[in-house]
Amino acid sequence: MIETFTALAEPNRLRIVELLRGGPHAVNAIGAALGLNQPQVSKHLRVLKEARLVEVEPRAQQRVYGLRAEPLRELNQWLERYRRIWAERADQLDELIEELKSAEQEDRDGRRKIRRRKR
Amino acid sequence: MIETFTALAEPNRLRIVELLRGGPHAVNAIGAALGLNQPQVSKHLRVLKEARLVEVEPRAQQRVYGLRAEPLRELNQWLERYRRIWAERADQLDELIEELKSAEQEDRDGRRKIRRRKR
DNA sequence: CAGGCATATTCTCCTGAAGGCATATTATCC
DNA sequence: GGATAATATGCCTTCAGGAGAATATGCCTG
Repeated sequence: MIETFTALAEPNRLRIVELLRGGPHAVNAIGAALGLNQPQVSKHLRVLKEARLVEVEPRAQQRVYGLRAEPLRELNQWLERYRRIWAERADQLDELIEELKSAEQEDRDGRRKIRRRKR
Repeated sequence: MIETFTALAEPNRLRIVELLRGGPHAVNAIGAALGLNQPQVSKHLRVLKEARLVEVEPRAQQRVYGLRAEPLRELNQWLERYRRIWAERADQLDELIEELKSAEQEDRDGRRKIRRRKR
C-alpha cells in the first residue's frame, strides 16, 4: 500500500499513470507526450514496475508499458475500509463537536471546566 | 490528488491515518499508540491537515484530530476513472499480447519483422 | 557484422523532507 | 499571576530520491 502511494506521489509518475490510462505506450511515446527526457521516463517506469503498477511487453526494440489492475484493486479495497467515513455526510469531528455542545449545555449551570476523557 | 498521495506515502503518516480510522485521537494518544515522540506527531499532523485529510478540534489544552471525508471521496473518484482497468479481469497488456500472437501468426509465412504503430 | 534505434543503467549533484532535541506557545488550575 | 500540562515551532543533521548527462545494452536492418 505504502509502495503504491509512494509511486503515485511523484508528479511525473502520476502523469505517466494518467497517460497510460488511455492504453499502453512505448517509452519514447511517454517522453514525447509528457516532455520528459528518456532516462527519467525509464527510471520512473522502473519505480512503477517495482510497485507493480505497470508491466512491460517487448515489441522489437521498444518496450510497451501498460497499467496493471492489481494495485488499483488493492487501493480500492483499502479505501473501502474508510467508506464509513467518506460515505457519511459529516466528518468525524462534527460528531465530536456536537458532543461538546451538549457538554457546554450541561456546564451552563455549573463550573466552566471541561473534563478530558482520553485517559 | 498529488497532495493526498504524498501525505499517505509516509509510513508514520499512514499509520496515523489508520489509527484515526477508529475515531478521533488527541496528539499524545497518537504518539503513545504509535511509539512516536510528540514533535514528529505534530509535524505529521500538520502535513495531514494541509492535505485536508484531518481536522482539529481544541479540547481544553488538547487538540483532537479526526479524519475528513473530502480527500477520501476525491481519491475514490480518481480511482473510479480507472475502474475500466481494474474491474476487468485482465491487465492492459494482455490484450496487446494477444495482438502480438496474431501478428506472429501472420508472419509465419512472411518476413520476421514486426511493424510498430505508435507513431 | 557494422551501424542505428530504443531503452536501461550509472554517476554526480542537489533539493526536500524526516527525525531528534530544545524551546516557544497556549490553556488550565491554584 | 505562577506552575504545569499539551501541543506547536525552530534548528540542525542526515538521507532518499529526482534531474541531467554520458554510457551501456539489446535488437534490428542492410
